[in-house]
This record gives sequence, structure tokens and C-alpha cells, in this order.
Amino acid sequence: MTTRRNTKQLEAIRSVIEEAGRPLSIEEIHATASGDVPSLGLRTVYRTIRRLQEDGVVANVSVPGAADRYEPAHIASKHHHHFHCLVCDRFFDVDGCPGGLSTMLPEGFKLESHELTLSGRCAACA
Amino acid sequence: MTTRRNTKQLEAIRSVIEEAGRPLSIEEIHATASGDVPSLGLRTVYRTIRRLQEDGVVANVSVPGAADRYEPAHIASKHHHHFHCLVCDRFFDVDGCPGGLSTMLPEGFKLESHELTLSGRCAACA
DNA sequence: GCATAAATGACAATATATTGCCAATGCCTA
DNA sequence: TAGGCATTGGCAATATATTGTCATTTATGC
Repeated sequence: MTTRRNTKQLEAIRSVIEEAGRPLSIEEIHATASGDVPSLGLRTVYRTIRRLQEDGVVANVSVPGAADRYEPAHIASKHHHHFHCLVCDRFFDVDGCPGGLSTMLPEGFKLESHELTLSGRCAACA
Repeated sequence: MTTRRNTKQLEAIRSVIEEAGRPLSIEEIHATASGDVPSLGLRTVYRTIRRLQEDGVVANVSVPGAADRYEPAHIASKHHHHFHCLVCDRFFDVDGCPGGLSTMLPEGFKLESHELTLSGRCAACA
């Protein structure tokens, strides 16, 4: 059986995602976690993110016109949406959701999920 | 001054986008327009799409988790959203729009635009 | 502490999408 | 109709993101 070891790299990456309060890109994770572990390689970030996804700890967020972001699974499991700041290029979580979306669909279409991305300027950039 | 020539490749690509009734990927455009112009090269599709965008004839659509799609500019200028069929991987236009989105934003955030992608099964795949 | 195997990180390699290049083609004007 | 030049399309080259490899490091059970 395979054992999962608790390295400082894993912990740095996990805590960066956990404490960000917003979905992060691979590069953001790498840059931020490098503060804790300066030697951190990008290769390790990719590998660790995948493991955290497999372990159900982290979930990926697909957004339009940008690379995937990653957020804690317990955040992802609570239905929410995202805001994309066009100035600083960061993504933020947004609570709430417009309902009644299935009425927008043509006859015969079956709605399974939806993704809403708001864009503009975040508070810091406005 | 540069003159714009009216080739059968340009016309095939333009009409495919115009008549599709839904946003198409580069590959879809290439595959469909090849019906009119069998020799059509992918290189020409990329070049022609860019020209059509520069000429304001075609607009691109960014969607989450998939390559950009292209639709007629006169369609894009009418606010609408998209449906992604998870079975056949096609995108469709959807009329209507949930309003009041700015109330979802935290204090200080400025909303400029939004993009909604519904996912599920299209009528043909349901 | 020690042995062992998981994890790391540097680098090369790959995958994929898009573009540069250029000889050949063919649209358009005079 | 002929010539000029925009356009085409094949292929190489590039850009970018991600993964394979592997020697080295290091966490963990005994």
C-alpha cells in the first residue's frame, strides 16, 4: 500500500489554497507557496495539486479566457460563482446565484450545471 | 492601400459561421468549410478568422474549459449566453439573461460584463 | 538511528495550439 | 487578357502548458 508523506511542500501548497479565500492559478500557488519553501519547483506544484484533487481536498475551477484555478473542495462544494478582475487578473468567489436558469433553455435541452463569471474591477483596482 | 480579395475560402468560412446558428470552434469551422473547399488548410482558417475579427464581421466567444468559439458579430452584439452539451461538445446560443447580478458583488467591486455558460445535454443528445 | 520508499526538483520531452515562411495560386484592375 | 499582388496551404517553427525521467533528498515505520 502507498503511504502519503507529509512534506513541507505539500503543507505549503495546501495551506496556500486553503487560506487564499479565492481560487488560485498554478502560478499564483507556486509564487505564494515559494514564500514558505523557496526551493519549491513548479513540477512539485503540478504533482501536488493533482494529488490533492485525487484526495478530494482541492477542486479545479474552469473559467472563460483564463487558465484553470484551484480552490478548497469544501468551498467548491458550496455552490457559488466567480468574479474576474480585468485589472489585476485575480479571481474572487461570489456568493449567490441567479435561479430559474432552466427556463432559458430551448425545448428538449437538459440542464445539469452552470458557471457564471462576472468581470470588472475588484475593490482594490476600482 | 491593401485590397481585400473575395476568395472562395473566405466566403466558405464566412458563410459557415453566419449560418451555423451557434458558436463554432476553429476545428468545426475547418471541418465544415472543407465541405465547400476541400483543399482548405487550417492555416487559412486561422488567418481568415483573424481578418474577419479585425473587420468586425466575426466575434470570439470565451467559454470555460474549452477552446474559443466564433460567431457572427451581429449575433455577439445582442446580449446572450451559451449552452455547452457535455455529450457532443457543441455550444449553442441561449437567449435571456438573469438580471440583478451586481447585487451579488462585494462592496467596492465594479461589474462590467458577465458570461454565463449552462451545461448539460442538448436536444439531440438528451 | 536506519533502511526504505515516497517525494522532490532540475531538465528534457511531450502535447497542443498557433504562427512564420515562402513558393505556388488565383483574384482583380487596367 | 495580362500582370501585380493578395491569398493560399504545406511545413517548419514557435509559444505555452504540462508531464516523464531520474538522481537526490527526506519523511516514516521499525
